[in-house]
Amino acid sequence: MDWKNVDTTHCGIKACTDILGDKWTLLILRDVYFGVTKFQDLQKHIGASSTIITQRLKKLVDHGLLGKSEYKQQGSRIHNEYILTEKGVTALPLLIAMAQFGYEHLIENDQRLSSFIDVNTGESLNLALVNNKGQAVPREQIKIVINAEPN
Amino acid sequence: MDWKNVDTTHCGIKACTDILGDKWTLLILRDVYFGVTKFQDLQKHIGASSTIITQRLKKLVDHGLLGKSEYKQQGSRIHNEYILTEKGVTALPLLIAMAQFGYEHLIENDQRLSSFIDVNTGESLNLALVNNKGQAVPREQIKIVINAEPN
DNA sequence: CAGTATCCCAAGCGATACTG
DNA sequence: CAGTATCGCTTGGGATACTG
Repeated sequence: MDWKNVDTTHCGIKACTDILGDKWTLLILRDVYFGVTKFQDLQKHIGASSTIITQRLKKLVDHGLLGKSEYKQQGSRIHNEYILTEKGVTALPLLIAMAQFGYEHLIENDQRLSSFIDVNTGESLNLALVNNKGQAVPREQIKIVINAEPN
Repeated sequence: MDWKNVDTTHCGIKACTDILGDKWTLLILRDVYFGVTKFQDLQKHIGASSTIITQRLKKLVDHGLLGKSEYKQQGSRIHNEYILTEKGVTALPLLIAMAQFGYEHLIENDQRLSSFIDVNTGESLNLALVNNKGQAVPREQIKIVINAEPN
């Protein structure tokens, strides 16, 4: 089946771009993953207007990737923070893929600001496609299959 | 080190969003991966105006993810097609991550339009973080490390 | 076919000010 | 602090027409 004839209304990649195919959304997600959880911190660190941060946070909460939680330090008043939901956590491979591509091809000096390591061994990890035994399959052995019927 | 104090000028994820953090660019990349290579086909299939397709193709070519190639069928005239470069191929995990997240969480019926399989065994593959032996590491064993100095 | 050029409306976004 | 409201510029992007 030819992909160009496939109706992509229910394409997972397209659905993903509709929610996450946006610079600001991706940067917020990155920051929350890396431990930045408060509105003000996000705004300062990302460097966008409060309008943008508000909109994108709302979108992420609406789609269930982030949850909003109020917490109160003793003596001070209520603060809000944004935390990853279960669903949000499953988007981690996307961030890792971006990091990997970015540092490999887009950043000249290879000083990586962040990395992903195995807590047991301390070695750094890479993204790969694995079979159901958890073993990586080499790229030349991977095939894309179009399952859809023509529309 | 606290991520919110890190200067993200040279962040790989940010660099990636600057090039690929855009709905149209991502959809073009998807289509080229899936075998759609001609301008007209891309435009029809993605459903954007020719202006957009032109701009985004140019961006992808400028950044070296796609190459432009002219080919000539006998008897007909010259056609153009866009093909993945080596660099473009390395962005595949990003597409796969999007597909995986999209089908898992965003598409209701789980009829996947595309999948990634091992050509030898025929089994379908999943994204994972692997150690240098190519073995997947369970998520709870993965840690994000911030390497940067404060700015 | 593979775009480019123009027109024009809509959306994105920053700046600033304001609110509970 | 955590936003919302408003303003106004700038960009995005569809429609249409045109070119080699």
